[in-house]
Amino acid sequence: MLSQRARYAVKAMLNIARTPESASQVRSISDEEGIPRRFLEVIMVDLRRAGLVESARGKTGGYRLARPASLISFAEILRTIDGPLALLPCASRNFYARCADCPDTVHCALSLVLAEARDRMASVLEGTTLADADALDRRFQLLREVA
Amino acid sequence: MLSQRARYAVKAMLNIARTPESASQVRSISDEEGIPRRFLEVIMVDLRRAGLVESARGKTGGYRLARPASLISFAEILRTIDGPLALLPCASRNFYARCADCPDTVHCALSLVLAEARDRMASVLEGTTLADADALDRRFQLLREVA
DNA sequence: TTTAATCCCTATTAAAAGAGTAGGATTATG
DNA sequence: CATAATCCTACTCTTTTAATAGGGATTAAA
Repeated sequence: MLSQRARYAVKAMLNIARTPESASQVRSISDEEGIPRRFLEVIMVDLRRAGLVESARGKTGGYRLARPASLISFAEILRTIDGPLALLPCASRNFYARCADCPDTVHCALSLVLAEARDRMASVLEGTTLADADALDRRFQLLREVA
Repeated sequence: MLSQRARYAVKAMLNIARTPESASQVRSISDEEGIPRRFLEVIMVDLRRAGLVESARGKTGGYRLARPASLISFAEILRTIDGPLALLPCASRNFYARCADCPDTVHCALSLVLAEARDRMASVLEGTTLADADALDRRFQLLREVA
């Protein structure tokens, strides 16, 4: 399960992606998405340190995506906030660590199964970007307006 | 990430699957797998209540698989101990719950992406049984003996 | 140059989850 | 009846998570 932080992070990133022309401010993001302002500030710092957003201070400051929305995947956001996607460290690619007890990490059925599961899941999350999600949400929005 | 409980549960189930002819006792499982005995007892009760193992009390008691190992999937074990495989309740099939904030659960890009990720991962975990893992581990065992 | 609005940094708190323990009740066998 | 197993409830300890608090640094605009 994702942490609340990760859910907030994704929502914030989607919010920012929606207005690429201007910087998005924490205050407005937190209002629009229903995220505690102070909490979101802390999360945004993590996203900035991870190189996913850029910040500007001062009166007209705020956050922008560090790259086009089509180059920021869900996987990257989730990994930044919650760490590995895999179900065990020994099945992780970006945060690999061998199990303390398991002497032979390569010849372990559990590790193999979980690695395969991770790869399948990761391929979806790596392959879907903020731009994809934004496009989808806009389409849903249209449908709602028609109905 | 899996909880320690879930990792222990899988290891215990694999241990039991290895000797289908006799009942496995908590004491021996905990010794062989390096799991705290008292802790494992609690875990086994959960597995029994979920219908994955059957127990016998008394002097020659112990645990057996409730079904053939080829009919017990990793998914079932993990779900029993850690709950949903999905990254959010709104993307879960067995523990579905709509998000409190998200008014329109069907037309939500995040939900769709996570559901797809869940399905891919779940198909691996549903499709792999204790028998599969056991067979694989036995093969690894042979390789080690040759070397 | 003042002001106000932003991001930024470090602590702190409160609640929940996770890991493991303890004691004793129940049940079956010999 | 003695023994050895599962079972049940409750408890402790630690870590993580969620959120808040106070103030400092920065910058654009009035």
